[in-house]
Amino acid sequence: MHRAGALPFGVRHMSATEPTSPSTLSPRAREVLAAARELLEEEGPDGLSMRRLGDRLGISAPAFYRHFPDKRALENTLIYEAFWDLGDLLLAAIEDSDDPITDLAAAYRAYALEHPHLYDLLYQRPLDRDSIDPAGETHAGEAIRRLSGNDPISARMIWAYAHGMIDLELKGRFPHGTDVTAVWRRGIASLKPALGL
Amino acid sequence: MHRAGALPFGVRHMSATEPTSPSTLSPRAREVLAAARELLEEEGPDGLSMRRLGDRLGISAPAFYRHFPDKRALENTLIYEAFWDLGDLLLAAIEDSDDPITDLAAAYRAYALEHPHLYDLLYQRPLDRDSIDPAGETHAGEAIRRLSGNDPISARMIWAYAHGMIDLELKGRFPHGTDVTAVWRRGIASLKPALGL
DNA sequence: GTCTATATCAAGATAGAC
DNA sequence: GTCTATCTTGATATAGAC
Repeated sequence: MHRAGALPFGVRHMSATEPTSPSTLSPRAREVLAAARELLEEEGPDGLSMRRLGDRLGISAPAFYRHFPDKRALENTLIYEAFWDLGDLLLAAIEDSDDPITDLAAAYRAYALEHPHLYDLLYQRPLDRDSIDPAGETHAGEAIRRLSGNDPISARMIWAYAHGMIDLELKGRFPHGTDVTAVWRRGIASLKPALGL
Repeated sequence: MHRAGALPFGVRHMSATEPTSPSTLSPRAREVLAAARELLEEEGPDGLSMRRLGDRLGISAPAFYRHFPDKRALENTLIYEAFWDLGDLLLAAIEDSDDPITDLAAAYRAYALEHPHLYDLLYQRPLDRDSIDPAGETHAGEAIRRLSGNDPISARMIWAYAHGMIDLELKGRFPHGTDVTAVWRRGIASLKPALGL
């Protein structure tokens, strides 16, 4: 299998002025990637097959391999970019906020509910850390690190709560009629003091 | 660890005096189930195929279908029994405890770390609630309901935190060197007051 | 960059004999 | 309760022509 160094296909963000558009992908590869993301978001992880991807693009399945070495490279690129997008949203949420932890939590939940299958992709398997640029993950965690004053214990505590809430909600684990927002509120209120907020 | 009641095909357990040992499975089906659980725990969800299950039992793959109607029924039985076992452990953990919420958290984490693939099975997909007796889930939640004084908001808050911690740990998401126990401690300490503890 | 044809593999599940 | 033989489906991926 072809490996483009430490990065999935050399995907790396190069510019400080355009952090959300990192790419060394060819234009055609970007189209393939966009179609893959649509397919994933519409049909879930099982819908993301080479055949279906080809169908969506109007090409045959094998043509995919001219653009990515294999399926994993495609998924890794999706993961990297999703982390980056999420990081942008979370940073925007806390900027100039009067209640940054609440707004952070709301933004996190909103992203997950809008992109449930993409969120799943981020967490369903161990990260392929040999092939995914860690900058995506790092960027995703930036907002919570800032709020926690760089205290890693508290940052991970709030991350775990948020992730647990999302996972239970996305997987339909809360009983019908649960006021999920109320659970969020109480959890955030309880965890806030540990962040010094 | 006890042998929990099976509920493979919509049959409910009837006895209030022996809730943890009801079974309508034939002895042979129980052997199949035990082998399936071993296989799952040793090799993960992808290892649980009919062929491999047959190999482990020394029978052919199709022979399985004399004992369960299909793979999903087998998985549902595994899920039901895992919930039941977990519920037993959690109830035992809080009984006569001086610090029940801490002991509950420790027991939950211990179960997940000892049976990571089984834990995954419990949460990786939407529950097939049409085919799984809800008694298992209910039993699993009994301890936390007691601790929270039947306040569902607080119970779900603590559940989400615990699940999030487990999921991040099992999936290797915490950076190398993270003191996971310290994160647990701080989270539990922060959430405790909301439970009135 | 895309095609057709194909290799390879493995999955869940059924039929019917014993 | 188990067997052999088989069906059906669908996955990732490669070869080689255009």
